[in-house]
Amino acid sequence: MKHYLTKKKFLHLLMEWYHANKRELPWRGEKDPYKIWISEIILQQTRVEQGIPYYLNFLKKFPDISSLANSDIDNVLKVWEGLGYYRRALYAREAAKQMMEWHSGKVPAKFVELLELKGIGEYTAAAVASIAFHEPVAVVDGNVLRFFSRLLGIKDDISLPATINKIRKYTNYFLDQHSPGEYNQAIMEMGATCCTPKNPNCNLCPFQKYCYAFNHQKTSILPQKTKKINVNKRYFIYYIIEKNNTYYFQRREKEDIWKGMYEPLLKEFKTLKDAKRELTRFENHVGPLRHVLSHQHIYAFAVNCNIDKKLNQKNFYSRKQLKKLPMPVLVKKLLNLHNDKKSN
DNA sequence: AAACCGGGGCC
DNA sequence: GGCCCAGGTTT
Repeated sequence: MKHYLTKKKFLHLLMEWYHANKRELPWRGEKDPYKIWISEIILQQTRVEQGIPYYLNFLKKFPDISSLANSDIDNVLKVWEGLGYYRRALYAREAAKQMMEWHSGKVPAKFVELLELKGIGEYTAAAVASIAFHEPVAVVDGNVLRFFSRLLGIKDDISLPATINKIRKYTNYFLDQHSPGEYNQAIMEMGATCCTPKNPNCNLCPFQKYCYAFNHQKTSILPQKTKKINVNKRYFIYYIIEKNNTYYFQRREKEDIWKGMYEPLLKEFKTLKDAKRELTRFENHVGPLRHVLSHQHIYAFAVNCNIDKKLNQKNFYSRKQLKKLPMPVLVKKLLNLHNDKKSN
């Protein structure tokens, strides 16, 4: 091999690049394991720029483990509102309780202990153990998979566990035993800002001459990912029920999207035709509002409704109370449309 | 192993 | 419209 990359050379190139190019982020240099843990939960499947304001706000509302462990579920979800993957917030609250019970109110220091906690998998356990407690374990996230698959020319499907384990071995080989947290953050920063999914900045990359993908013009086809998602279409009609200046809202309890979030009375239809037939029963409506999720396209309508149906009285909320309820982004958008129409 | 869980940014 | 994001849990 013409350009052989020793571990020493690899670490020198990586850390020199990192110290010159890293972004200043709120959790950089953070020592508090709680804050480091929260940052990692928020950043799961979430872009750093999108997560930052949520990180700051979450810590303002829940500054330590006990405040989160003793929190009201609605309040936690409210802070998470708009970020998506709402289970993360519920799991974090559960994990805080587990820390109170099992670890005397502290974030456990070991990878294997962290792994036992709700919402903490291989990635987050390694991130917290290495960044907060300097345990020498390498993280494997989307950035790490992309960086190594290109650098080393790994053509296996990166969504397969076998491929993830393969790349884990490589990144663990290169891991800086003395500053594993810095090493992990440096690789992720490479993937996020230099070795990007599309149009990577190879001209600025310190590994260019060692990189398989660059040297074989394969940056656009690596990493390989064969899995494709299929999108479901769903049709929602929300019934806006008002009574004495209060509004009927209910909590989503089923195993479905937005569990724990609040919404008006909902009926779901299998086809657009069925939904439109239902709409003919009402004088007017708003929608369809098309809402795109990763695996679902939702077409939502809202109608005014005065029904005699026996509805639980405690599910009627004043406008002031509504502001405290966590709601899906779609519901908030639809309510805005509905209110705009009424005021015209 | 595959399905499910959100919303936003980029191309 | 498709892809990806400092992934994890459930089936």
